[in-house]
Amino acid sequence: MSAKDIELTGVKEIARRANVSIGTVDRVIHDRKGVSQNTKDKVNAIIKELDYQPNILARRLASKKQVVFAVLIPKISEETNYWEAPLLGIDQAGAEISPYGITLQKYLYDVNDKNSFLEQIKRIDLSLIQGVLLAPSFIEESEHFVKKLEIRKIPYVFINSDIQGHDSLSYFGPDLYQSGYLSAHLMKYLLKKQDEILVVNISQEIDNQHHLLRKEQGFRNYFADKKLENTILKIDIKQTDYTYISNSLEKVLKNHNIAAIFVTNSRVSTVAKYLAMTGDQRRILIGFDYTEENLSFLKKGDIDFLICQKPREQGYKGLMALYQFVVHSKSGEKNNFMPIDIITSENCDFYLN
Amino acid sequence: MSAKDIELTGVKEIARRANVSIGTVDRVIHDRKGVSQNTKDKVNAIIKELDYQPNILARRLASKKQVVFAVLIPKISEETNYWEAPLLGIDQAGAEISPYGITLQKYLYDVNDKNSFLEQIKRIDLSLIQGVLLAPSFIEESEHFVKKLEIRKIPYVFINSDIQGHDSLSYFGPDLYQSGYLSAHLMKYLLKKQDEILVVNISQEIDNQHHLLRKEQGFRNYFADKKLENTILKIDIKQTDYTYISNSLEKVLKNHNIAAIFVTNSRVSTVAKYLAMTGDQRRILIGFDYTEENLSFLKKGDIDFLICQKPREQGYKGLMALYQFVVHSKSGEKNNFMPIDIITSENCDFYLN
DNA sequence: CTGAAAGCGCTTACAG
DNA sequence: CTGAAAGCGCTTACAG
Repeated sequence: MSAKDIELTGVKEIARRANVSIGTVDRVIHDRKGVSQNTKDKVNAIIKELDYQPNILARRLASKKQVVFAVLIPKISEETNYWEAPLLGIDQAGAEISPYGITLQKYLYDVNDKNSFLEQIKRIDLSLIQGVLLAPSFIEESEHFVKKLEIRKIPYVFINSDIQGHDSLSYFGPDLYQSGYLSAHLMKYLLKKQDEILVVNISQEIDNQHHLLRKEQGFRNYFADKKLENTILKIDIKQTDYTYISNSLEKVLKNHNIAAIFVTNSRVSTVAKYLAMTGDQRRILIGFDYTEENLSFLKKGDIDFLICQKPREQGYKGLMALYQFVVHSKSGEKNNFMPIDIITSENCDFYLN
Repeated sequence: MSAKDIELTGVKEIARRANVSIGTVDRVIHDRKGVSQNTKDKVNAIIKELDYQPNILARRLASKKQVVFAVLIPKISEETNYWEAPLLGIDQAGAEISPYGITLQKYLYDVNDKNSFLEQIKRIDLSLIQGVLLAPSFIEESEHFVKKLEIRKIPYVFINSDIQGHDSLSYFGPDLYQSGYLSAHLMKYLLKKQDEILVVNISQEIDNQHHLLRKEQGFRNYFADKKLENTILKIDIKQTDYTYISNSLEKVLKNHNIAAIFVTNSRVSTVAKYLAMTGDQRRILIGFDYTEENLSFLKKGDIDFLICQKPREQGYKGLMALYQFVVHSKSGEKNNFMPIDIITSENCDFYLN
């Protein structure tokens, strides 16, 4: 065996076998133009034969290429720190992939203000961006935006809520229907046959109603599927200040004998507050999200169960999916529904969202 | 500004500023001998001033060093596929860090056979190993083994269960007491004041009893803490075949009016099978672990709740902790308790363990 | 105790 | 259409 026969690694070995330079091998690997079909075939055959896997470390080291992702999600509001968690996940993923030349640009909008959403979109310079991670809180406006992305062939990933019928790379978020269904399942354990139930939707934004209605639907369908005969009442509360909410609650609770309450979003803390203040502890209360406010009521026993959907993980996995696709051309599942976690006063300290 | 003043990056810039060669900089960074205190101080000062962060990609590319970790966990048995999950997590972590030169050696033992544990330990050549990830199922034997590791200064991480009083790098696994406590909390919702409860421990191995007793203790203490007055009965079943178990169950259930059953491990499926066969569906049943068997009973409604502790994540995070410590000298928390997940027939399909 | 050189497996101009 | 060379930020012998 002469020295020439020694097995090299990677592009060098491919080049040696194909009798071309490593520059040419590189061109073939990246499908760059300027290679004759003949040598292209030859090189590709060898790549296949060797089952060549590029060394990603060397690739990154040698390449000066930078990749920029835009992140478009709500900012943390005074009302709720919910969006802290997705951001945490995004930053974590960002730190992990930054050695590979990925930079993040964050555009945080006010979830209660459609205009701030539009303003943030305006600030994004699409010519500098290789991918977008977004929470499409405002449906129409989001649709308009992603159409522009599609024209420029910029891939994007939805988190937290989905918009159907678009060419998103993927979705990471809850299966809303099923989380309502689960809530009903939990509630069933705690009810007697004749107990009355109250469903409470609290939201200023009509846009978000889709969200809530889907959960309500799941909740109701459970009772229908299981042929349970409990009466289900419902109120929609379209103001989010405490006075308004407590007045609304007072009215229903006075006139009905409600044994359990299901709040379709994180505002469950307001309902808990009302019940706590009126000394009303008999009622079962189930709601959503691992926010500070909710946690304190959970621990005091005013909230029985919280349903959570791994907000941190939505951000983390969403960004990772974008990275995998843009940098490694790998695409995973389109729909990625988060686990539906049940949080109680006894396991909440162990929850890592 | 002359050409000499141009800012370089990394070791080159440090070398330039310190007026030494990059070889010397490398020696200082890795604290290798053969550098005068004087230049060492000079270089270190500059490293600090620049807040130098080594490029880990370049480091790995240049270094031929290989790191080997031994993994010592139970193999999947016919009785339960529980250990499939931790192994999955370990393999996932292994794949992620293999570009950085990490290799795994797996040593799988039979959890029902102490000798197979000892045999696997014998197969490990400690002189070739830079770290160990282990599930210390057999306490005494594990203690003996980790003492040997400590003498050789080989770091190790426990998963699934912990042994106190040793110098492990960290532990990833359940807080057993708290998971029993949570089970009681769930059960409380489903009980009436006068209902009787049955605790069932099923296990051949005395060694595992610590495990189970800790959960039982948490379970009992919940009822004590909350001053609940339900009677709690208990049986220890020391054979794991179905006939034996069903006979044992039959005896208690016949003589008592049991409303709810708490099984302290994954054998809950056997109890479910018995209840299903006898057409006994009124009783609440809570147990542990996301195994195939358990899942099928959960979906059919024979099991009400399963408590799970992210077995995949235990393996994943345990190996990652070892990697962070050995390769990057970073150590995290010593005790890492997994989330205590509540699985029902409605959220089980979304569970990612 | 210190330095100069080669090399890890790629990419990137540049030259032809 | 193709090749030869330089370089990414490190580590590793080797020489002195």
